[in-house]
Amino acid sequence: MEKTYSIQEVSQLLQLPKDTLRYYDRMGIVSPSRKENRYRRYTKNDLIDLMNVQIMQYADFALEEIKGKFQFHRMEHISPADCQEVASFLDAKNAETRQKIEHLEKISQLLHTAAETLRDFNPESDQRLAETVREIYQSIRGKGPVHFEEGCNGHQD
Amino acid sequence: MEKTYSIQEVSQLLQLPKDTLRYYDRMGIVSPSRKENRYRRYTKNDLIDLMNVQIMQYADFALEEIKGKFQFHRMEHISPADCQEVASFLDAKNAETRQKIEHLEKISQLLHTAAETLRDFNPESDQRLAETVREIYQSIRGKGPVHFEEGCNGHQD
DNA sequence: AATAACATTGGAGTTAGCTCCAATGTCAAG
DNA sequence: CTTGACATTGGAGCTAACTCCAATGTTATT
Repeated sequence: MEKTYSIQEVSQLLQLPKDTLRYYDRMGIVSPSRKENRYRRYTKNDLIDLMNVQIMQYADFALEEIKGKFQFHRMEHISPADCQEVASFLDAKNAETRQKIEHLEKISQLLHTAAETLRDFNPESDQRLAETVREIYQSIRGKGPVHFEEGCNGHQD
Repeated sequence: MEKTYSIQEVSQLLQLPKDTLRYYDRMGIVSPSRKENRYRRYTKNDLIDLMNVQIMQYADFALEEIKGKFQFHRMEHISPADCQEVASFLDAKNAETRQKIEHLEKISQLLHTAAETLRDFNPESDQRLAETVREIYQSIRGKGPVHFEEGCNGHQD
C-alpha cells in the first residue's frame, strides 16, 4: 500500500488551505479517494496533481483549463496525439503570455514617463507621455478616433 | 456655458457601457453634475477623467486606487508636493509591473520548455523543464522545501 | 465516557467590476 | 396626447477562486 496523506498534511506540505483542497475536490480538479469513514486520503499522484495545479495557477491558467490536462504521470501509455494536443494548448497559452508581457511593457513605459514628467516637467517628456498615452488609448478602443480633446495629464494648461 | 454630453454620447464616444458609467458615478470614480431633471451631464473634464480611468485600468490599477488621483487638469495650481506624491505612487506601480513582467517571463519560458519537451522528448529539455518548475515552485511557496517526490510532468517513468 | 482534535457537508459570503432588470420619470415628434 | 427613445433608481445576479460557518461525524487520548 502506498503512503497517503490526510488533508491537513497536504495542506501543510503544499501550503494550501484545507478549504481550498476541498474546493478543488468539489470542482473535480483533484479528487482524492476516501477511506470508509469518508475522510480524504491523498496519494503521491494527487500531490503531484496539486503541485501541477499550483504551477498552472502561477502561469495564469484558469482552474477550468487545468481540469484533466497534465496528468501524464497517471497514464500508462502516452499517445503522441495527446502530447501534440497539449503542446498546442501550451503554445497558445504562451502566445497569450507574450501578449500580456508586451502589454505590461507598455504600461511600464507609461508609468516611467508619467513619473518623469511629474518630477521634472519638460516638453520632451510631456510629448513622449502624450504619445504613449495615445498609443495605448488606441489599442484600448479598437479604433474609432477620439476627436475631441485628448489631453490626459493636464499639463496643457 | 461649456459643452456637455449625455450618458449615451459619452458611452459612444468612449466605448464604455452606460451601466459602467453609472457604476463609476455610484463609486465616486467619475461623478458628473446633473440637470434639474436628474439627468447626468458630462463635461469635458469628466471625459478626461474617464479616459484617464481607462488608461489606468489598462495599467492594472484598481478603481479604488484611481479614485481622486490624476485630476491635475482640474487644479489651478499644481503643488510640487502633490507631484512628488503621485510620482512615488507611479514608481511603486512600475516596480510592481516590472515584477509581473518577470513573473510572466518565467511562465513563458515554462510554457515553451514544456511544449518542447512534449513535442520531442529528450533528457536536456526534460532537465530544463524540471529546473524551471523547481524555480517557480520555490518562488510560489516562499520557502520550506518539498522533500517528497517533485516530478511534475510525469516523464520520469 | 468525556474531551479535544481532527474530519465531513451544504450553503452562504467575499471581492472587483461590471451587467442586467423592472419600475418609473422625462422629453421630443407627430 | 400618445408613442418611442431616452433617462433615473435600487437591487439582484454574474464570474472566479476562494473563504467561512454551523451542524455533525470520527478518531485518539485521557
